[in-house]
Amino acid sequence: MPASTLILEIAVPSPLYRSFDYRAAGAGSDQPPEAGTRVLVPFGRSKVVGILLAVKQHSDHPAGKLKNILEILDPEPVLDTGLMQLLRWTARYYHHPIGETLSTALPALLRKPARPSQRSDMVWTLTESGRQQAAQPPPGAPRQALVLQALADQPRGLQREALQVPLAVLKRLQHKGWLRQVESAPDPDATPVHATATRHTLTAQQQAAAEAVQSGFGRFQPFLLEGVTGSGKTEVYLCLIEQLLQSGKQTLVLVPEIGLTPQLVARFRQRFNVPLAVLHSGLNDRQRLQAWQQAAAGTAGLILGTRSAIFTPLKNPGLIIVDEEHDASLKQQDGLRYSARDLAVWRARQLHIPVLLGSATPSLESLYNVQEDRYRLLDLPQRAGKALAPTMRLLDLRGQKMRDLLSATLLEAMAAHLQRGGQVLLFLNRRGFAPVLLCHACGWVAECRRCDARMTLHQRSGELRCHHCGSQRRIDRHCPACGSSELLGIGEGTERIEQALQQHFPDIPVLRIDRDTTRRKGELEAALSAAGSGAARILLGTQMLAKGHHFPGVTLAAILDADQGLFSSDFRAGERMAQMIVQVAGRAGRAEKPGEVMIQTHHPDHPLLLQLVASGYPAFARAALEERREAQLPPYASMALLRAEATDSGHPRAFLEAARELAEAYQGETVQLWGPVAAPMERRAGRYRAQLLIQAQQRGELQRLLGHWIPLLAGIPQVRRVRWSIDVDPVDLF
DNA sequence: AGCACGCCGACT
DNA sequence: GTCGGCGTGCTC
Repeated sequence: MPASTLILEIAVPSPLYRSFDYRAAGAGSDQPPEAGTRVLVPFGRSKVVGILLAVKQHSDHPAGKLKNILEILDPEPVLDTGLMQLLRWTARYYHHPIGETLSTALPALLRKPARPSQRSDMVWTLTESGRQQAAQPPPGAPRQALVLQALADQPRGLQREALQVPLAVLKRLQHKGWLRQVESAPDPDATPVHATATRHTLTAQQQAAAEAVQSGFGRFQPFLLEGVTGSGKTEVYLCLIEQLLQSGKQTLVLVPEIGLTPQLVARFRQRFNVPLAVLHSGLNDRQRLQAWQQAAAGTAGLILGTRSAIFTPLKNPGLIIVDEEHDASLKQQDGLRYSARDLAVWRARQLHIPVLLGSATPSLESLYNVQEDRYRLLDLPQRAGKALAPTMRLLDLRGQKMRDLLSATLLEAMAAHLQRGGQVLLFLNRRGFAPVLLCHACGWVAECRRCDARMTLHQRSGELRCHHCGSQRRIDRHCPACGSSELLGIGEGTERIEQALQQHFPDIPVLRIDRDTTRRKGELEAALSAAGSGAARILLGTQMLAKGHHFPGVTLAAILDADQGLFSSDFRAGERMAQMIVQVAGRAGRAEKPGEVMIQTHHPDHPLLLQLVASGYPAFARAALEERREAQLPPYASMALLRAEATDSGHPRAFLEAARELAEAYQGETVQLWGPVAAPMERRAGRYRAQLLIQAQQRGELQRLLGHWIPLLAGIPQVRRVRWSIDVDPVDLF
């Protein structure tokens, strides 16, 4: 056989658990392409972009049925050897099709055959007359007004996608001469910023932590940096990054979704005199590709992004940092369900570099790895500077006369702190006005038509909204069941608390920060800056408020309702609850003002709360880990969850029953199957959901089962009637 | 997943 | 007589 008839093994973007062989068409005397190169191939009746996995001499597929490739799309592989290994491992471990795995790792522009052109994108900006119009927007055209306002403080312009209005609206404004379309200016994220790198002095503890990691440069070593809030973890990161930059090495920093704020980016940019590649959600495809290319070329010394950034190519890798490593958003919740934290450790091992996992409230998984001597613990037990640790106090709500989740004790404390010039932060993980709309006459409650869930009352917008599927409708004025007009909002959400606060403290500016008040671009930034500057005195919000932001003026933080989550059936609920409380508590007393933390509960005797308040998170976590060991739950066991959903209620169960039968054939002694059972909220967005849990004492045992089993699922007769997915190491069991 | 092929019902 | 329903099978 002549040497030119090489076989190319190609991963094709399809949900199939295998690759496809092609003939390398007259590649002439050229070298065959390398693995990781994109190739255009005919597939079925269409053409797709595949990734070359390997060059072979023989194919098991009948030679006559092999097709030729159409085109080699890259002169160099877009995925280097290391990334290819990482992704092949990822596909195997998470049991996801190789083609889709590779495809999710690539920037969107590289998934298409078109060579990305150098032309920049078009954005919309205001004309001079448009700028004048923005001051008094035209009445009766709310969307046009919105566009004018949004663009008023965006001199670089915005894309239509960012404005979130139909193209027609923009065309109308263009016709009026208020808007024009221009080429977007280069992204400032991509250009070096020259700032004076101020030398920061580290505390002795920060110094020790930094030195420990530094001494591990150049070889694989995972570190867990357990630093109480305010202990200055970021300062340690910055110090390490700086050293690596000086030796020409890159650092990859992964942060949770909500943690990647302009505040954080500004802090990094201010500190370093190098191009940053920031992979935030606001980037368009071209900017994303650009960041990827800068990382691959080594021109970006620092790559900062959320979980998908773990797949960024690195020319000169020096260190991977995973900040807030306990955060659930580091685990992808659809498609390829990978844990960016776990992949970071894998990739660091492969690259022979250290990986630093940081958190004030480490995951039990990471603490377990410390216990097993796999990770090295770096402790930052004290707050940096003169800041004092806040005192935590449980407020017993039982029998208290109160309205709107504000107990008398809390109101008094708030008044005292406000009087002394402090800011107050209130945390309630429930947005909207009230979680239930009830008919006082007959007991009817407003339910979602597509989910097994109640509608949340949003009073200000006059709507009922389902927080699970996003559907919304006008608030009923009369009960659809009995016609009564006595419809009551039962329970409290942030919107109601905001209203109550304005009544209790009429002269104090209250700022509510949740998904409803920060929906549009720039609103979160504005709110955070109002909170940080002290312009707002009472900060009220959901998780958004609790994660990662610095509010040095806050002296009192309160958790309005600690009861939800105490009695959940998810074995991780306690851990999450404790993390949430500690994160909120961390907002208080960061500067030199002593902080106070109040936790309102109807269960002041609950062991979780008692232990957390008495001994703090480290003691709580170690006790919780011991409980996991006794119950043989993760991290002392491995789990995977097979989910199925369909519009017909019987199909998911039938599919999972069949799947279970198949699994039983391969089931080792230590593998257990639980289910199938209906998901706790069985119907969501009109689809019925069920799940089957697989648990094993040994990771290898679980993997062996999955390896045999998953490929068989495609052969189950009901497979075409359901949508199914496998979740290895699930973080949300329900 | 797409996409075609392939046999059985209500319509121009 | 067709348009079209979704069952079945394939993709190098």
